[in-house]
Amino acid sequence: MQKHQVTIIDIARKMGISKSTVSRALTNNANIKPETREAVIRVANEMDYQPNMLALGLIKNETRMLGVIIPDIEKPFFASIVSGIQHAAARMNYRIIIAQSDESPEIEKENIKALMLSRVDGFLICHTRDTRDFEQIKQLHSKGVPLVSFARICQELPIPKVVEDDFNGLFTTTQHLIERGKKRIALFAGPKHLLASRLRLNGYKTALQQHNIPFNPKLVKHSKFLTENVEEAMEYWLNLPEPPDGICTVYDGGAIKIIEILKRKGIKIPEQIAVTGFGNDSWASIIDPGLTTYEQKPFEIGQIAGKFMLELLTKGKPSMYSQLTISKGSLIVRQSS
Amino acid sequence: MQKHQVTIIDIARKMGISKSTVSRALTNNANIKPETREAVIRVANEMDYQPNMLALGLIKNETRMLGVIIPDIEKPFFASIVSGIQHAAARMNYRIIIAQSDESPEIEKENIKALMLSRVDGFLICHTRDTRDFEQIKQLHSKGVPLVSFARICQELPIPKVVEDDFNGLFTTTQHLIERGKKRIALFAGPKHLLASRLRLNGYKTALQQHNIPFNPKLVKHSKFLTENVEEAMEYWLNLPEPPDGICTVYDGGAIKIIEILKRKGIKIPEQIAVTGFGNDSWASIIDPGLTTYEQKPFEIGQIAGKFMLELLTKGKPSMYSQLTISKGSLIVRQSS
DNA sequence: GTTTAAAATGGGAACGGTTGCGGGAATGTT
DNA sequence: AACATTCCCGCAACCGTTCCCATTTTAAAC
Repeated sequence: MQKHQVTIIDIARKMGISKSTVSRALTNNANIKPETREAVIRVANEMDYQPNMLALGLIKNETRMLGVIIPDIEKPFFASIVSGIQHAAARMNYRIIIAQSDESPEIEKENIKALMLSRVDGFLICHTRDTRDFEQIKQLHSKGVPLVSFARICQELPIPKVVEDDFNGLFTTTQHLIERGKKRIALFAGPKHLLASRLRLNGYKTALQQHNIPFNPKLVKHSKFLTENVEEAMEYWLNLPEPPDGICTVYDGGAIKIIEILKRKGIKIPEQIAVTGFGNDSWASIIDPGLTTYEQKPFEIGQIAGKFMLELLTKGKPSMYSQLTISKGSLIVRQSS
Repeated sequence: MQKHQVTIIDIARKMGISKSTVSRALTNNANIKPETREAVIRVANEMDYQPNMLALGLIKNETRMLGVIIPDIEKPFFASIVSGIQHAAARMNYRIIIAQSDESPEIEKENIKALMLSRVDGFLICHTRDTRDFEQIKQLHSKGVPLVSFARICQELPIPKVVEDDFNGLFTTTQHLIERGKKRIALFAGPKHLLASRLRLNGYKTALQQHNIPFNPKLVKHSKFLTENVEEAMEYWLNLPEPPDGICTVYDGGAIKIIEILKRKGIKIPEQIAVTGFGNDSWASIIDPGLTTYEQKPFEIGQIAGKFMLELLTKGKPSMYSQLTISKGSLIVRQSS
């Protein structure tokens, strides 16, 4: 569409000098007479010259673009991460290309392929919930493509990884309920195969253990983050001879459903049953009762991931401590506990 | 970093043919012997050849990248729009580059400049709240750069624009309260200078007028979306000799604050004062009472904007109806009214 | 005024593809 | 067998830069 963009050759012709000289004047490293430089720069501005990054990229074999692959940007958690990455990248004059996998491993693969074709300088990836096959990303790694993994990471690869503190999150909320005097604390957990689920389960177990509370398998229900799962679990727990007096969940969305059910049944929160969440979603402070939850710092996760990528890009290798970085969250106590 | 990527020259050398032949075999338009084509394709696959989009872009003068500039991707409204754009773009094999202006007109300008340098094929822009100066974008337009404006649009430019239905939103919620029998309906409005604010105010006024309710300036308070603004307005309204019996707001966040204040004062919702929002934020259904609100369709807005951009890119001109597209929302009635 | 080194500039290859043009081989026609 | 036609393929230019190397200009030294 755009009418012929001004090139250094146009400038050179206009000034009656060679394009090499123009190039040198515009890049400030080579040796050139100061007056010439100034003259060229003036003409370049007059003609509204804009360097062609494509040509430059072709030579330097870089695009200053980073591929960011996430499951779903409409989830606030991911949106904040993306924001963090973008801010970190912008500071170093990198652009980010967003591709969503929609939680589909196939689309994830296609996205990686497409971004490889676009010759991005590196990838920041958060895998799908169902991604089991890491062959493709391993190939990228063996080709030497800079890679950073976050949130849902690929453990098998020696690349920088940034995750939220799953273990500590559930350890903290569970311990909090124990300190509130709760004895029979249930856990509404995530899918078994997810690393994050296992870590959170461990945090829960460890908290119990440290306070000499025996682990009761009946009080743990795995879920697929579905409303039905919540209902089934509550049905089951409330009909136990000794129902729980506290329920930890691994995501705020689950906690809110539980609170709804408890309110409907007239069970007092937190006196009879206390509830905790995970994530500090935007509405956690708005609902009644306010939800006690573990706040994550997704923006920070994004920033750290971005920082590692830039380290990879400049130094070639990230600092030693970068293999697995755990972003600490913090407990936010509200009326539900 | 990456070891030398395979080029068509490598393939040509290996097969003892010229790079032109390889190129022709790989792009399926030119005339070439079928056997040769197959052989080349086979070798290309064996060698894991990947075309270099930079070189291609240099020739075709296109990058298949779209620049998307938004104020803040952490806002769910914008995140959904971006998602819509991304999905639309992906379908046509375009990538999107995200840049956030953080509501700063200066950063917005810088972003546009940076993306111009990256030679994106087009821009999808949502301006800052404070963007008043559209010179830069007008220049882009006069250069022939494909442009689509959404949500916070530049009215002065003859380009496709996609917006939510501000007028209808407030018209609908106001009318809804009137139908609920409310007589003194207040409006918690946005900043006066914003187009969207004016449209929403008009929707409110028109609804009143159509039902023969006189417009009372005392019942309209402009805000800058700050909590203090809500408190001031409520303080003022509740101390009127005849306080309102219904309050429309122009964003859900304001409605929630109002509900909080009303609950604190023991005022019954909706019997004494009904409340409506705008946006259908994720927590609107969760709070107590559930918030009656006007649901926007940001994902759809993004998709439409993306579609227009692709039309611009392929046909050169978007269809006639594309000048201003208004994405209809719908009223969601809950317990707050 | 010459010589010599240093500084400034120009020429051209290279990056990785596409594409118009021309030529040689294969095929068809008389 | 001679000629026209078609079909493939190679050559070379081009896209907009950078950068090495050669060449010219300038300045300094004798």
